[in-house]
Amino acid sequence: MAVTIRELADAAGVSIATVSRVLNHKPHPVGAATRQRILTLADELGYRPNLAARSLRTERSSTIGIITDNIDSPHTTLMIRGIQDRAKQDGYICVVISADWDPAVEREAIHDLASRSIDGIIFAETWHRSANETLALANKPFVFVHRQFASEHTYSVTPDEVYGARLAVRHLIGLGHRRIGYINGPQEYYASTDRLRGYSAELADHGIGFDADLVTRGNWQVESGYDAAVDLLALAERPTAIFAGNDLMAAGAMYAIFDAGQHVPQDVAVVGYDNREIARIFRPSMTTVTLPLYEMGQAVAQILLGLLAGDSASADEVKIRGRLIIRESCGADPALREPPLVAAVRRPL
Amino acid sequence: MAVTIRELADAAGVSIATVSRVLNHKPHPVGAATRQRILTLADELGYRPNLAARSLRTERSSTIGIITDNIDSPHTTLMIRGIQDRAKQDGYICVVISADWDPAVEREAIHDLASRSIDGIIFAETWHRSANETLALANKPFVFVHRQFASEHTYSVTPDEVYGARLAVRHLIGLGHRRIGYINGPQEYYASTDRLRGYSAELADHGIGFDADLVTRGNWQVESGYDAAVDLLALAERPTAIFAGNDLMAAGAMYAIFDAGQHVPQDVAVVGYDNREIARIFRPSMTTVTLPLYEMGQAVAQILLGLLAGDSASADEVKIRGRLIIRESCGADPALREPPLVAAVRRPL
DNA sequence: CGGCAGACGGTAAACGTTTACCTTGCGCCG
DNA sequence: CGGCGCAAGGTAAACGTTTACCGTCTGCCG
Repeated sequence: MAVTIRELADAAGVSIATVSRVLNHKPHPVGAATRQRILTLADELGYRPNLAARSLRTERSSTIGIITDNIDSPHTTLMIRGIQDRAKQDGYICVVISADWDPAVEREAIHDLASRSIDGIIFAETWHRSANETLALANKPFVFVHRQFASEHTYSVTPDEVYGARLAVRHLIGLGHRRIGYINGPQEYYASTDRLRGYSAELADHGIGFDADLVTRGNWQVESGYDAAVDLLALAERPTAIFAGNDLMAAGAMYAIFDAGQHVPQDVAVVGYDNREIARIFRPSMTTVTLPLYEMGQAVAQILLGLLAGDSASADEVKIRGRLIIRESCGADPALREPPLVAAVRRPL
Repeated sequence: MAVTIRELADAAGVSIATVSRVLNHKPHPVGAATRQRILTLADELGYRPNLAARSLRTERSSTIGIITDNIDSPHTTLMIRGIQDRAKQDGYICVVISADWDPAVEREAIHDLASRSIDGIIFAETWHRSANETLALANKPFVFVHRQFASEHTYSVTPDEVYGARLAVRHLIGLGHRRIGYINGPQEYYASTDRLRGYSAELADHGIGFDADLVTRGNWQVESGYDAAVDLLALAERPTAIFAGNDLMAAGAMYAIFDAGQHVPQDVAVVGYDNREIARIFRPSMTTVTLPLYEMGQAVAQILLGLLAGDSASADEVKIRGRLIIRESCGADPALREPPLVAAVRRPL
C-alpha cells in the first residue's frame, strides 16, 4: 500500500514530527543534513501525504469548490479551465457542482462542499440567491465570477462589458457608421445594461445622439436576433450597422438582413459579442468582442487563493477587459482582419 | 462549529458507535426507537459527517476523479454532466482534471487523485498512454469513456459510430441518393474508421458498390471539409450527397458547394455528425447524427459505481447509439424535419 | 565555570470517523 | 432451572497527519 509518514520517518531514522516539518516547510529549525535525507527518501519511496488525514487535522483540503448552474455551457467551461490552471499552481484542485438554477440544489451543494472540508467556494455565473445563510454557517470564503444578476456581495470578477461595448461601437464609428442599431439582451442581466451603457457612452463621445428607436431587445437566442433586426430594418431611417448583444443574436440579425435581400457588410455591418465558435465559422465571419473567460477564471482563482492565504484582496470587484476581433461582418480593411476561414476557392472547379 | 458524531451521540444518549451504525445503515441490530431518535436528532442538529475523517478511516471518499485532456471542449462537458448527474444519485461528487495531452500531467493527476483517496477514475476522451503503471500502483478501479485511440483496456463506453454512420447513409439512400461522398476524419481515430465501416456496410446492404474515389479525408476542421468537398465536386461522376465526418467539416463542405455555385440540398445533400451547436444554426440547418454524450457519461458512471459497489460489470465495452436529427441540409420532407430556426420572415419588410 | 539561549529533534494528543470485539439482558428450550 | 442464543448497545483502537510542548546538546557569555 501507500507509504506513510511513519515509514518514511523510520527509513530516515527520525520522528514523524521532523518529517512533517520539512515536508511542510515549517519554520521550525531542522538540520540541513536531515532535511536533505528526508527529502530524497521521500522521493525514492514515492511518499504522498494522505490528504484525508491532513484535512482531518487541518480542516483544509487544498480543494476549492465551484458552483455553477450548468457545467455544460460554452461560457462556463473556459472559465473553469482558468480557475483550474491558476489553482493548480498552488496545489489546489477543483470540484465543480452543477446547481441547475435550483436554490435547493445549491444549498445542498454548499453543505456537501463544507462537509468535505473544502477551502473556498467560487460561484460561477450563478446568483447567490438563498445561499446566503447557508454560506454563513459553512463560513468558508467565497467569490463570484461572471455573476449575472445584481447582488451586494463582496468579491467578484466580471467582464468589463461597458468597455467591450465601447470597443465594438467605436470600431463601427471608425468605419463611418453613425446610425448604429443595438440588439440588447434581457434587461435583468448585467451584460445587457452595461453593454447598453457602453453603447450610448461611446456614441456620446463621438457626438452622436442617442436614438431609442435604434435599441431593440432580444433574449440571447438566434431567433430573437432575427426579429430584432427585422424591426431595425423596418425603421424609416434605417441603421447602417447593427451591434448585437451576443453572437447568436448577431447570426439571427444577419439572417434577417439576408432575407431582406441585403448584404453584410456592404448594406449593413454587424458586430457580435462573445466570440463563440460560430463567430469564426459563420459566413461572413463575425467581428465580435471576446469575453475574457479564461482570464476571468484565473483572476477569480487568484482572489480566492489570496483570501485563503490570508491576504485581504485589493479590490472588491475586478473587471477584465475583452478585445475586439475583427473579421468580415463589419467591413473593415481586410488587412486588419483575422485571416478568413477559407481564403478563396483553392482549386479551380 | 460543525456538529460531530460525538455531540450527536451525547444528545441522543447513546454511544458514537450506535450513531455511526444507524447513519450508515449497518446490518448491526439497533432498536427502532433509538434509531428514530438518532435520525430526527441528526436532522435537527444538522449533523453532517466529516468526510475527511470518514475517508481517513475507510479509504474511500465518495469522490470520483475524471481525467480529460481539456475540460474546455464541447464534447467533454456534456459527458461530464452525465457523469455528475449519475454519480450524484449515489452521493458521489466529481473532480475533473485537465491533462493537456501531457502524459506527465496525467500521471501526476493520477497520483494526486490517489492521495486524495479518490474511489475511482474515469478517463474521458483521453488515452491511457503511460498511465498504465501509475494506475497499477494507485490500484483504483478505472473506466474509459469516448476513448479516441486504440487500447486493450477493460471497461469502456463509446458511441456506436458504425450505427450512427449507417443512420446517416441510410437516410440519404432513402432520399434516392446512390453516389454518396464521405469525408472521413483522421485515420488514427476510432470515430473515423468506424464511421467509414458504417458507411460502406450500409451501402453494401443496399447493393451499392464501394467507390474509393468517394472517400476523402479531413482533419475535423472546417477548412479541411472545404478542401475535401472541392475534391468530391471535381469528380467526373459527382456525388449527389456528402456525408461529413463531423459538423465542422460539413460546414466547410457546404461552403465549397456554395462557392461552386450549387445549392444545398437541391444539388448536393449534406449530412454531418455530432450535432454541435452550429448544426442547428447553420443555413441550411444541418441534418446530423447526435453523439450521445450525456448518455455516455451516465453509462460510464454507472459502470464505475457498479465496480465500486462490488458488482462485476456485465460487459467490457458498451456502445451507445446516437440518433439522426433531420433538418434542412439533406432535403428530406419538411414534415420530418425539426422546425427550422427561423420559420419565415415574420413581418413584411 | 554556571547558566542561558537557541538549534534540533522527539512525544503524544488530537482531528472525527468506522468497526472488531466485548458486555449485558432477556427469552426460550431442553 | 441452567444455559444458550440473540438483540441491543458500548469500548476502544485505528486510520495518517499536524503541532503544542518538552527534552537535550552545544556554544557562548558573564
